[in-house]
Amino acid sequence: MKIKKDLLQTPRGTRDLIGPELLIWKRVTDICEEIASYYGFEEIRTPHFEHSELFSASLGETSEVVEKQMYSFRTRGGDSLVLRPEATVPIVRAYFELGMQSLPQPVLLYENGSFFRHETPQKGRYREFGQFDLEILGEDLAVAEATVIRVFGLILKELGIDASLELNTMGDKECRASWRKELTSYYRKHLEKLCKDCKRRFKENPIRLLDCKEQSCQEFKAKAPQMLEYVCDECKAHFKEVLEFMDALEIPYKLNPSLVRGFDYYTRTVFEFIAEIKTIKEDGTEENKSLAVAGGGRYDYLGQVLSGKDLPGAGGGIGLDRVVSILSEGMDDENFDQFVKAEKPKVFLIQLGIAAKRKTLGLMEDFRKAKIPLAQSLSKDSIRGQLRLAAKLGVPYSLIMGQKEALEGSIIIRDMDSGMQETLPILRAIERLKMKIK
RNA sequence: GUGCCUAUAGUGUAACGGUUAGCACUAGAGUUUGUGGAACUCUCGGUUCGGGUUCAAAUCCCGAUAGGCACCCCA
Repeated sequence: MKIKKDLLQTPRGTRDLIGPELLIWKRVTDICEEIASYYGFEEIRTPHFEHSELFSASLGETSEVVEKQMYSFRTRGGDSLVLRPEATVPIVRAYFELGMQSLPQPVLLYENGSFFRHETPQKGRYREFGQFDLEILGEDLAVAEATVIRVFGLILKELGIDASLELNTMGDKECRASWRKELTSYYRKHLEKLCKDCKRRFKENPIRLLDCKEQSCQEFKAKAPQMLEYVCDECKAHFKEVLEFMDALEIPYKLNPSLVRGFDYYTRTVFEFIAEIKTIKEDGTEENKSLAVAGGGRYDYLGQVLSGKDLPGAGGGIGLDRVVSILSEGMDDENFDQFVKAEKPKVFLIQLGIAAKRKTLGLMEDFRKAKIPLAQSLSKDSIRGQLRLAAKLGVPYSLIMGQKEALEGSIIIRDMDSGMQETLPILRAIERLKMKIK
């Protein structure tokens, strides 16, 4: 019979996580959570879907994510919902909904979960992607973004990922607007000579003009008015404070005047951690590619937009898919074992015949309580096959129970290296094993 | 959303348009059934899907799907 293959395939841009990749993933999120908790962040889990307007109001009506990338659907009752495309907005929503204004400020939260965007999948970019997100709510001082950056930096370091920090400031409402005006009038003069993408950007989101990688646009980009020249005194002082934190914490950074982020809610500080990745092209040559592994910034107007109340805050996210893919590519078996700290079974339980099988199935619980990691075969009958499996797993000891042992309540401990065996009553065998595998 | 490249058992691969799609690894069974790692034997398992060209298609063409890369965007 022919199996219908498309039934057996995950939807585009999604995948099953299993095996070594999942072990790395879990370890990564463990490290994230461990460090974040230590620095005072509390976990929150927001729903996977929210009201559509929540995002369209906050991310910017014209942002790519809102326009084209949200998974939206209607409920039977007629509500318009979307799968969450990012974490900051739901967390700010939760802040107000749960009345976190009454907690000691600022409120530090982290969220680890899946987010959804309808994009063309690429390496490290999926339609369901994992992100570890940090938010500091109710703090307008530079210490907020400094802390977020600090913790991301520590996490990346702990993971062994070499990433460089890029910083920029986008100003506040007023100074950003005046800069944007300058930028627009500057680019208007050269509009004819720009690439077609830039012509589109000019109309839709002029700030993005600074992102262009087209060769022919570089000279315009270089001479374009820079945010830093237009930023108001308050914003400048704020940014300076952020940089002073970086210096004090000895976090190296690079100012990147063309670093702008996609969502409307960002104000003042924006940051990205960029990892350099070696990729091997088809012709065999190596190429260095830079990939943003974490990013975020300050969002002082988001609270106002969502609730009409002021709520300064800063936050950001680590892209887990990217981090995991970087880690698994640069990891050999030894590094892997060390990294994931997986507990390998130490003992293989062999049973021969139905009486022994019944007995050993009951015994499993005694071994679990004695904290002896145990492996076994559910279906193999021959001692040959079971020993073969035990050898493949590399366990130091096997336990063998046959008809005879099942009858007399004993069990054989076999040392897999030496081949030495001894027969002991079951309880004593458990004690003996506990000693041996320590 | 756009462009380019790719698609053969679970994995890695082979097959001038012409036998029964070959090989390795993995998996399963076994090599006188209560003793493993080696070796050997056997077995399961494949041309992504749908059209077309042809006497003949894994191979050529078109479309769909999926993957990779770049752009766009972004974590």
